[in-house]
Amino acid sequence: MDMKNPKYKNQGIHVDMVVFTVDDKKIKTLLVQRGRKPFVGEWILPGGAVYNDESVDFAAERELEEKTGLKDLYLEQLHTFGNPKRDPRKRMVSVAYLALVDKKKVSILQKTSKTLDAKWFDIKKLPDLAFDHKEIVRLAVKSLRKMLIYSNIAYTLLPCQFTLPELQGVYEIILGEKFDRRNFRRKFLNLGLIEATGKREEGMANRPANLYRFKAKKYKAVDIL
Amino acid sequence: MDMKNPKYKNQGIHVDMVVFTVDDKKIKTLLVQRGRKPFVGEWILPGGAVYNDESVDFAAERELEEKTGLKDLYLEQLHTFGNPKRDPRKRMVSVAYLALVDKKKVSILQKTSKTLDAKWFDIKKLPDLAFDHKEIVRLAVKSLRKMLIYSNIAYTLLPCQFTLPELQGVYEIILGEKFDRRNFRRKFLNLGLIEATGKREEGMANRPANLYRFKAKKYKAVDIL
DNA sequence: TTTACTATGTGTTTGGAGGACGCAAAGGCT
DNA sequence: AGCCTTTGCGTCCTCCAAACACATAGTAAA
Repeated sequence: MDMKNPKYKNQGIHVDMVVFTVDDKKIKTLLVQRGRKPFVGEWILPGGAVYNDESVDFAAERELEEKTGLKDLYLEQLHTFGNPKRDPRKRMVSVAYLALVDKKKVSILQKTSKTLDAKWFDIKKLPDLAFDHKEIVRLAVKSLRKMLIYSNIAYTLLPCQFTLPELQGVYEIILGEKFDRRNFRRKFLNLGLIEATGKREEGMANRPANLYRFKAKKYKAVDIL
Repeated sequence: MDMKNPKYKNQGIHVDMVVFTVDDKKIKTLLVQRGRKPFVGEWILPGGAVYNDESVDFAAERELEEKTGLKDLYLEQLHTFGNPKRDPRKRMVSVAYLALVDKKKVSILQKTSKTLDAKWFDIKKLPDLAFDHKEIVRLAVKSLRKMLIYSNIAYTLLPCQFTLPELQGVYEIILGEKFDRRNFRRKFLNLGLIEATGKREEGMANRPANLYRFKAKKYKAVDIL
């Protein structure tokens, strides 16, 4: 391969992260306000350029922490966006990642020199996004719905201990449909993914719900519905 | 972004295609024999560098036709491989694609100046592959199995008209398990994905099977099993 | 303390889909 | 005409999931 060939020259690799959480009965995603040209002040997905000495996966973790302060969260490659015009500066391919966090980490947001601001947005009320980031978010939402149905990744969106109604809420909010409490409970318990902790909720106005935890906090392909 | 920064300089974007077909009761994939350094003479996946003025998806189509002569086949992005050491020459990220063809196109293989040879291999008897291409094939097989279960992509692996035993064969070969003829038939017909053509097989030694076709030759998410 | 209210936890019924399997039909071959 | 092979069709039976009624555990108000 001729590395000086202008057909290939000056290509760049980028990562962009779509971070989702479920909070306040909404799916929310994390956006940062861009601090440099082009598109200064516009909202974009957190992300950045991949260094030559790191893997793309690692770059995703690093950039996410640098731009938002979030670390140690579930991260999975989503899709690579390769339209030649997607970045006005140069030929830039973006590897998009889907990240999931439970809402207790929502408050850990850190402004950096590279971004003007970072904020959670209801995905139904997104502002205009620069580049092709709106398209990336759309695909991420699709993927999130599939993952919820075909795996146990709900564990990433809930605290260590949670109630069955909370779990059901996550499913209802993301999939946008209601389920029967009793059938949902039976189905999920039969799947064997979660177990009772023996403890119960405290300080509730009504009957306290039992607390459960996921047996394994690791991705597992399972048909939920 | 500083385009001269050595952290980002000299990055390259590549596409690699895993082409599958089902033939002779085996899953086969197409490999080409490399014509240049490094790894001259070794078997690799068909692929090549992405040009600056084309989308990554388009590059996949173009490279596949250039390297093998195959065109107009089902092509889907699989995963992006971004280990910094995966190519000894430079920082090269590879976007891997999964391609599917029906066996009638197996014979259309074209040697080019860029490759010494092109050949179909039983995936259970692959030679050593250069780069990280073995890993790519492994992931592609996994993905193929999932796709077969959760969508109608079987249509890409069969001719326009096919028999139910042929269809069942595709499933059995790829998934590696036997199904009951009568249950498979009932399930697939109930799915409504295929319809009878009214014609039958000809020149068979036994009872000729009815010919079917897929109603829509377009990807559709459906739970098959 | 008694009652009302609300959300959680448990049981029952019922219908449909899928797995196991028997048998008939349509060819070619001897 | 019989035999063999493969395809096509129907039945039984079990299990799972949707639909629904009722009991339980807490707070809040009378």
